[in-house]
Amino acid sequence: MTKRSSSITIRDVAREAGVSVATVSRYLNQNAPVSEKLADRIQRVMDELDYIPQETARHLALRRKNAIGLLLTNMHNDFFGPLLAGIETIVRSEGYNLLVATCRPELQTDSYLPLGGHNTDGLLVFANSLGDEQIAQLSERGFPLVLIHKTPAEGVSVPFVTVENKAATRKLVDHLITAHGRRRILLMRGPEQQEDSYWREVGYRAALADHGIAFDEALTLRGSFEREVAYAALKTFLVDAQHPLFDAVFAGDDDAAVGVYEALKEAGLRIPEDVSVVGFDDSRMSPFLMPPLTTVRAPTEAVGSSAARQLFCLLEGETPELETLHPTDIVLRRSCGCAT
Amino acid sequence: MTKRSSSITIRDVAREAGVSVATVSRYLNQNAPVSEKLADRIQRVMDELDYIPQETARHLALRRKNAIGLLLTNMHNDFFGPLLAGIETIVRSEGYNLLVATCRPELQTDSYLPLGGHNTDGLLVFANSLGDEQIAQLSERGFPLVLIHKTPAEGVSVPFVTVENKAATRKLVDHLITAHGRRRILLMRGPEQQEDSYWREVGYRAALADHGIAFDEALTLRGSFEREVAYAALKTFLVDAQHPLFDAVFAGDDDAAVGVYEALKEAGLRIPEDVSVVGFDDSRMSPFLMPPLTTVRAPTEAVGSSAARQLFCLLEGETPELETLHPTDIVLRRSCGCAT
DNA sequence: ACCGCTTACGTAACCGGTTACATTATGGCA
DNA sequence: TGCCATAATGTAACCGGTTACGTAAGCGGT
Repeated sequence: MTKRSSSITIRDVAREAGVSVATVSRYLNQNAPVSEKLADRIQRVMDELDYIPQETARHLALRRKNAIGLLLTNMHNDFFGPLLAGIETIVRSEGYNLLVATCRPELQTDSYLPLGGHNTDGLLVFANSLGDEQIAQLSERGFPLVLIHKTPAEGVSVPFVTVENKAATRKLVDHLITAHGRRRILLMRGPEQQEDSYWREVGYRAALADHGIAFDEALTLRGSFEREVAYAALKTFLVDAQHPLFDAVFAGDDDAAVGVYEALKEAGLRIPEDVSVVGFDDSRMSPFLMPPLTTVRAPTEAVGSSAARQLFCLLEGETPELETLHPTDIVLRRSCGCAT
Repeated sequence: MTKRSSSITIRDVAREAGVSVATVSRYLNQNAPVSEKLADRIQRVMDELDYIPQETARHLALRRKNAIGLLLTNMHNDFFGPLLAGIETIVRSEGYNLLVATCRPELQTDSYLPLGGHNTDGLLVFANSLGDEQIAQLSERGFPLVLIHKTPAEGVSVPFVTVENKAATRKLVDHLITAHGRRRILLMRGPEQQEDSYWREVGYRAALADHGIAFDEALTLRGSFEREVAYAALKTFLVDAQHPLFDAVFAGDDDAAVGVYEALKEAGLRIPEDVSVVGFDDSRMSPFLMPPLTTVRAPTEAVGSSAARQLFCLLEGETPELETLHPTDIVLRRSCGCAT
């Protein structure tokens, strides 16, 4: 009772039970037969001593950490809740631990990674939390990796799971044009060099092209998929007297859309009467925003869980899906101009 | 290059550099002087061999895991984003890893904990992710623990950090009564046995008492701080023809408030004209809901970071604050009836 | 009675680091 | 010149598990 549990080892148990450490270990792992008589005795002694196997020792002996890591770019987006939930479910069901860290390669000088082979058996890498070179390096060393919302660079073969960006965005922008007669649609870009950003822009441009509308760089802002950034960007855009007029905003994602809402409201512009606003993700709150946000439904929790599943395929030597693309579709609410 | 990095040990480095493992270790940890000549040689060899120290071996030798754990009840609430962000910042700055898991003692039979002394050096325990007995047990063993949004049971001395619940709730409900003339205020309770639930109810009752309004059990629902649960509860409440009329809802938290919004709208009830709605937390989206949600501002990210800080106090042998109570205050928006 | 095979268990090496202690080299001082 | 304090390095035990290998007992078949 008063004994520090940390000091009780498998040898203590073995001694008290009058057996060898091997037998105790075998009993613990159930990986070799142990007679019932000894099993009982061992169990009794373990209870008595409050024995808890030290995982670290186990890890060292087995050369695995029983943990997988999740690298995120930040945590200030409601997008990450569902993602984490999806991942955690799978990870737990496999009996693994989940390490979480944020990381932005462009912000740090040294090559130190918070998560990697030194503390995990495999990594889930979200978007740009790692650079292409870092991914290639890990992959070359045979370290199990799966990418989330990012495709690997040319030549590196790493499973990835993401969502369909382009078609849905195109459809959404097309809706703005076709259904609501919008023609000057502001593009709120996502983070630089980010893949979702890229494909959403491609979809946006395609929709414009479909209707013979010229792409206008002046109608372009950097929203970074972050509410505050989007807010600030649009705010400065609006104070600039020279700015071209616009009648709609594709916000990049739902979080940025909220920043857009904020800036528009402060400028006295009504949504959707004066300007339509649309997002991407269909985060939990978007149906309840004022007005309800027209957006693209992305199955974020499913993305998380299938990414985790692919990683476990790798860990268990099965061959994973190299590419998992979750479908998306637009959901029309009031912010684009549709009736409730 | 083609060598598996996993097979390179400190002994390899030592041999190649013509020094002892002790010297390499000392150079790595900078905890004892190493001559410049050898240091250079060691560094060169490490670069050449792509040597990465195996953390698990280190953990075993040092008898610490260099990781802290966070136990959550679930991840489907926007509340957890800021909480995690606050924690992660501190954890990273201390050079530790962060393990995250969900856990509900009432839902599981065995006493197995996903996080504990076997894989972490200390634990952040959110609300009811652990039962009182489990907390007491861990605490007795001297395992570093800090509670979040929960106070320890009588007699167990564990640091905790939470927010002021009662006074703010009382003030908010008082506002409904005084400023908006509401008298039949529905109470959407939080999770059973949960402390925030309890104190918010106490605040609610106190406000009623202040105005001589009798507490009415019939005006009471279980919302569990979850949107879906709150929605379902209110939904069935509303179809029941016998139900007493009400003119306001204290939703328990912002997430539940959204569920309340949903159910009310479907019932054709206008917010705030027909019924006022108020929440708790001031989550990121609440200013942007339709209508903007009157609520209580709780510094969730600060709660996370100060909890983590207390835990590191424990780990480093300093004496932590036993009790950290973050102040809260009401923020008035339109859902209660106030003008924008 | 003897052989071979299976089953239950013990011994000791091993995983890859840290570190107490021993050892050697160096410099200051009487 | 001899002696001691000090600094730099090496040796080997240790952290707490797992497991290859060896051994003894039990059992069936001829």
